[in-house]
Amino acid sequence: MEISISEIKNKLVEKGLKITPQRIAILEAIYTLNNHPTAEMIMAYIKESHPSIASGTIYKVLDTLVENQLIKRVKTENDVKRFDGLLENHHHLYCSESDVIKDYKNEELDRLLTEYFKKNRIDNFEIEDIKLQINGRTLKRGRKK
Amino acid sequence: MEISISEIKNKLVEKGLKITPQRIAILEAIYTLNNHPTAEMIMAYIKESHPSIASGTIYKVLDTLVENQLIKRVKTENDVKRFDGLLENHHHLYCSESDVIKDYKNEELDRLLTEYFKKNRIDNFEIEDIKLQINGRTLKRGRKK
DNA sequence: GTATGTGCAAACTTTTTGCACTTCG
DNA sequence: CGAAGTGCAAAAAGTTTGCACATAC
Repeated sequence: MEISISEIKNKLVEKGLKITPQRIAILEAIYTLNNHPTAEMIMAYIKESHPSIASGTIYKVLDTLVENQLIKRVKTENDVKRFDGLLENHHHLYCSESDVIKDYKNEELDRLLTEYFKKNRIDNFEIEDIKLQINGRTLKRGRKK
Repeated sequence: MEISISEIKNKLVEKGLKITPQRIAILEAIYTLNNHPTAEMIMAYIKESHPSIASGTIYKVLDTLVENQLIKRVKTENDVKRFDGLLENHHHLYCSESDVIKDYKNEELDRLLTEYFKKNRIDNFEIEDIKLQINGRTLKRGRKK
């Protein structure tokens, strides 16, 4: 997920957030570590370029970014927070063995789901978005697409 | 989710687990509190009938039950564990406002998904199961189906 | 009787909080 | 300059662990 510092700054400005080195570093970390990182992974990554950042700050910034919809929280069955910098609608492949989460995007699938739920409204529920949790195992060999 | 003590005992026996009052109470709590309870909710519920149960025991029993596939862990974006006593394939409605998780079952939808993934294999990934996270808001009024 | 499960309390991990200080605009 | 953000360290929340005792079979 390639992104430049100035694009990151733009994103912050668009949301009316102040630009700080910590926020830039955290967003950059999430885009670089595109493996749906935990707060801890973000911290470890940033500490190299930015050794004085406090873990409290990381959590506060992450909260701010989620509130302002610059990133999203990922649902997991582990009790640690993980974050996603990809905002477009997409689904997740969960590997039960390795805790790896990968993205899966497909328009046909999304069309299928949209049509289905157009026909089959759910009583007393207003859908905001629908994501697939595709649970399984990543295979060791074979060529990556 | 109606279930009798003897059915609960059967489930434990089938998995080769010893029958203990704590395990029975915890399974019963999960079936009764069918709102995908946290360990804490289970504890609170059980404490009434069973005031001496230890929280460590609750966690240990929950682990055992998950390992033996008598219950499942639910994916959430909160950092607390939640559990599900419904084992058949089903989907979840997540209400972002209230933290309520409801079940959603539909065969047509499952058929649609199965067909889609039969046609569209994912490289280097072996699917075990697919669940929808249907995110949105429960509406206040209207009749419950 | 023996393997297994439970209670308890201490420890651990992850996240949150409050407040003085700093920085952005 | 003032509002907003950060660092720090302490505390909270949630979960795990080890071990002595109790229980199921």
